[in-house]
Amino acid sequence: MQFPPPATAQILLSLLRSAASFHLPAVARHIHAHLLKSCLLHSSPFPSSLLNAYTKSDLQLDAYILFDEIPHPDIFLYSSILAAHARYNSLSSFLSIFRRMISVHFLLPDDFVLATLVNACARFLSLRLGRQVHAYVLVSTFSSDDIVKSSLVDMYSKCGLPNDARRVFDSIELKNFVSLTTMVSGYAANGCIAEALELFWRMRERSVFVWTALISGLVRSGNGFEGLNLFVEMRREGTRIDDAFVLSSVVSASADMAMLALGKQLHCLSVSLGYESNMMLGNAFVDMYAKCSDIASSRMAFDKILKIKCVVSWTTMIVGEAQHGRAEESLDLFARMVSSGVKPNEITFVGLIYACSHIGLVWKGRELFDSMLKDYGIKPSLKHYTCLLDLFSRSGHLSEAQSLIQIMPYEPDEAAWAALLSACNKHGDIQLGVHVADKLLRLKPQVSSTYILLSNTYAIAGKWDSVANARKLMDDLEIKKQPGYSWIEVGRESCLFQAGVVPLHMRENILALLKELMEEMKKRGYVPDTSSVLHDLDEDEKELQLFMHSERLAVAFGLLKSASGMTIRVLKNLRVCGDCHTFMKLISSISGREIVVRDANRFHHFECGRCSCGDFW
DNA sequence: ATAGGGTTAG
Repeated sequence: MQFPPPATAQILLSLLRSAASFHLPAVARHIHAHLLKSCLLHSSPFPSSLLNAYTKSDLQLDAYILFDEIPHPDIFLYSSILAAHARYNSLSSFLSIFRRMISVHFLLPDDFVLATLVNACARFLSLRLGRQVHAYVLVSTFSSDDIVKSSLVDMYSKCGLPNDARRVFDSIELKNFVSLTTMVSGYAANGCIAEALELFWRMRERSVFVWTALISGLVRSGNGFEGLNLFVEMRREGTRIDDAFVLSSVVSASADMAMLALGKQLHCLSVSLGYESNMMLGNAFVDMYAKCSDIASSRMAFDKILKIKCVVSWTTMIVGEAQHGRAEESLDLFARMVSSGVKPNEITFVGLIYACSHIGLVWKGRELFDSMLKDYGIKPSLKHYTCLLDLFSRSGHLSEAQSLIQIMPYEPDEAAWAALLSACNKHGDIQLGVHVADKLLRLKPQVSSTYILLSNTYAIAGKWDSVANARKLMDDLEIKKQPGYSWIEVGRESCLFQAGVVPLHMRENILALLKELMEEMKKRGYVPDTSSVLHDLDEDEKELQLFMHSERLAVAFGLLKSASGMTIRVLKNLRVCGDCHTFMKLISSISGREIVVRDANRFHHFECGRCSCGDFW
């Protein structure tokens, strides 16, 4: 074996390091050839540096092959290959390499391997294994290693245990930016806003990295509003944005809250900062426009992703089209995606079956479901079964739905039973409905919507005692009823509505308008279905109660506020019930306006008395 | 060679 002059070795290593950090596959391959020619490939630390360069340049396969070619991998090489498996592969493949390291090459994990091992537990959310590793760390010679400790902080945070994370964090001797960022991110992602902010503001310097950790954590834990405010704060501090990570998070927040005007501002900002063609950010904008019901802009943002559209880009667009009831477009996009060589993932199929469900394409949905495993090797999850169940249920194929729920290889969850139950309610199969309702009750759900659904079923069946019982049970279990809410954008103004609460300053106007609309509806022969929920109220009260649905309030508000002919957007409703659906159709036919309503996860465009969902209700 | 920030569903 020949040794290169030290200078040459240094140059080769720094080239490999650059290849890793700047993602340069060609450089990695070139140096690989050079090392092979000069018989240096097997001498440490070249193999591990090369392997690192390959994985960071998105050449996982080359990395795995390289590893297999080295007959006696040392602990350096093992920690590289383990990191690669943690990042890009499965927990089982990670563990099989780890076992080989111990039982074939008799290497014990060092601090590097332990940190990687904990990192793998965090990524695959394996708390059980994570605790075992923690125990091993405590009795090992690395029990006071700060890097291993910060990986443990991350592991406990990702597994939803911020208090355990804090305990490890407190034991860290020298807290640096990484460990502080990890803890801030952990608090934010678990919704511990006060704790996150306390740590965050105590930091001497705040890099864009820790800002991103905080903001994205808040957004992901459903605190988008706080996230956006902090983004403003960050801009005020003059923090330089030098990559697209923060922007993606705030765009995602504006998508979740359906804040179109804000989303557009962020789009302008992104362009001015030079991220117009950034794929990740492009995906976020496609999603934002779709969730704000501006499907045309969504499509434009999608077409702007010129380079390579990844699975996320295609999936986002497919789901966006599906949510707008444009199933043909979704299926068309899927065909284009497949022919451009991008492999769909499990989320893609959720979107596709969902698209079919929206317009009642039963056979196509079933075909897609079957092709998941057959053509793409994706095992259908409970979510996919629930989607298919939803498709059968909505389209009135009750017997197929019933047999599917019996033969599916998962224990049906609340969502699955709820899909079947709402179908029973809608299609009037009361006997089956009560049976399913009992099943649901036995699952002891903690969400109020199931109880509402349940009591509706009993109401349809006329079992008033059971209705009262369901309501009482809800009270006993102290399940808080999440109020239905909507908000509406009229011009620059947006207004939030909560079901049953009339905004005080508009009370008179809104109630008068609702009365007027009610008269108009009666003239046209529409009789609201009050039987299910409101059996013990008197007639007048019933009408008023029905109008208290937030969607209707929002529409009333919009009718009052907006100039005629303007589109009214009602966003973020929890559920559009069949009754509301009829109401919206009527309003759109009377007023000649377009009304866009978003329920839990899909849009309904009402225009001239028609709905984009093909009157599927 | 190891630890921290991102976009899609529910």
